[in-house]
Amino acid sequence: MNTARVRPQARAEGAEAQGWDGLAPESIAALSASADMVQLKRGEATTARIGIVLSGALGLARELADGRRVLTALFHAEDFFDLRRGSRPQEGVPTALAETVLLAVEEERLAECLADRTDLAGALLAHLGAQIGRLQDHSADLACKTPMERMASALLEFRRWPGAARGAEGERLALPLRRTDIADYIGVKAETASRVFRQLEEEQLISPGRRNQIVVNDLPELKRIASGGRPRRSTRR
Amino acid sequence: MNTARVRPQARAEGAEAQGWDGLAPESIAALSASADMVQLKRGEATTARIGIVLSGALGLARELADGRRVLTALFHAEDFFDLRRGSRPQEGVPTALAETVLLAVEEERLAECLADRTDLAGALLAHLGAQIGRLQDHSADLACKTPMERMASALLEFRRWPGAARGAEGERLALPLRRTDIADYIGVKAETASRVFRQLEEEQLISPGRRNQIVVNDLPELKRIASGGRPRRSTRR
DNA sequence: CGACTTCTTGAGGAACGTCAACCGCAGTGG
DNA sequence: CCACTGCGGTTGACGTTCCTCAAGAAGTCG
Repeated sequence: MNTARVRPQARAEGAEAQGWDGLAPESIAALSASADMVQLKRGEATTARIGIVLSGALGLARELADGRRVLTALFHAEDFFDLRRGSRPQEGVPTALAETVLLAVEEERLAECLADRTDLAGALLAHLGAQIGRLQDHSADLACKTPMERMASALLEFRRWPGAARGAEGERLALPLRRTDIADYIGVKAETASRVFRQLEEEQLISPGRRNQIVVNDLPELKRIASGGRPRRSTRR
Repeated sequence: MNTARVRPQARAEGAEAQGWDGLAPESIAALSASADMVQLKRGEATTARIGIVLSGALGLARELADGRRVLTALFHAEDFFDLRRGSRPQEGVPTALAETVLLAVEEERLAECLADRTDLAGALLAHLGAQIGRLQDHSADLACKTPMERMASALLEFRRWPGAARGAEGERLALPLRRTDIADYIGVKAETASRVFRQLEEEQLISPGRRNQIVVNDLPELKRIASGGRPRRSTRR
């Protein structure tokens, strides 16, 4: 693992953009002051259990005994993650899904900051709450939706990632992810994901952008699909 | 909704048993002092967004446009829940799955307590962290496991619920849940859940207890199944 | 250009959802 | 006491879907 001690300056404005509102700049500084910056190439895992993703994408990967792979969570730039769990049998391995930079926060340091600054606790609680919300949405997707519906739902989630831009043709999503990763995240095989993409393109709901990009053409219909609103011919799922 | 202002005394010891360690008794008292006690019958929803379940079981229910039902989370006695989300499109409805009693905590009150008492923030963070862990486990189950594996995993989760007792025949789980609810939670149809139960019983891994109880006979094998360790004949999932 | 990975397309079959019928049980009313 | 009703759960038959396997296409890097 490459580590370099740095003082990240780009945090403040990015942090305020999403989920870090109401947090005093000093608190952000306090938290990130003694953090290690870690650079990861795709596929590399990190031992950091607490941190903030600065760029790229981090996935919590699990592998079952027979090789089935799952991504139980995706973290994008500006996301805070805390993987400390109370004696979970098996927790995921934080793995870079692209070139990724993150700030690894030390556990003791976080505890200190929390004791010192009450606004930080509130912000972290809010952030974890949002994460729980995403996980619940995701569980709902996985529990009973068709691959198409799951994909629509995932695309809607990706709209919240930084780098999404509204353009003339629609909304351009920047996805530092392989299609395999998307498939592992929504719980289908890569082949199925590919077929779903093709179908969405045939229906003009999305169109392929350049590398690692997807253009959303028909947002309302995508939302309708994601919420199960489209009459399904399907009997399964 | 029935509400009655009470001073719950049974909290302290129960709270310390699971996930509330390290929390000063005064903090618990402070949090629950001005809480409303709510009693719910099965099927009733509550408007409370923050609270602690005292007895029974609470499920976060969602319904898709065409009637598919999901339970995205289950809360048992001693669980703290916080359903405030940052502008989620659709969040679940907290619904009682049995006769349920809960403490509804007011939002402002929680904020006050957090500002006053730093240990509370830490405890809540830990609790939310544990909840995230459960949700991730659950996502992994839903993403790629067979109904049998999901059921095994769910049973292992239910072992952590209060009321589970080790006996001569095995481990007796107390489940204030209908089978339909279990099915909705693990993302299969009730019929499939029924078939899985039968198969587990035929293999002597579990045996039917009395009403709302399940006896686990072969824990190691159940764990093996849950982690995908059993050679599957299945091609799907 | 070749070696490699990622993605796509096709064919085939098992699994799980759908639908329907049935059982046991609890509550209700006569 | 019995008939009726409704709910939760079980069992069976059937069909669609999505996984598996395999091969090819497309993109990436040397």
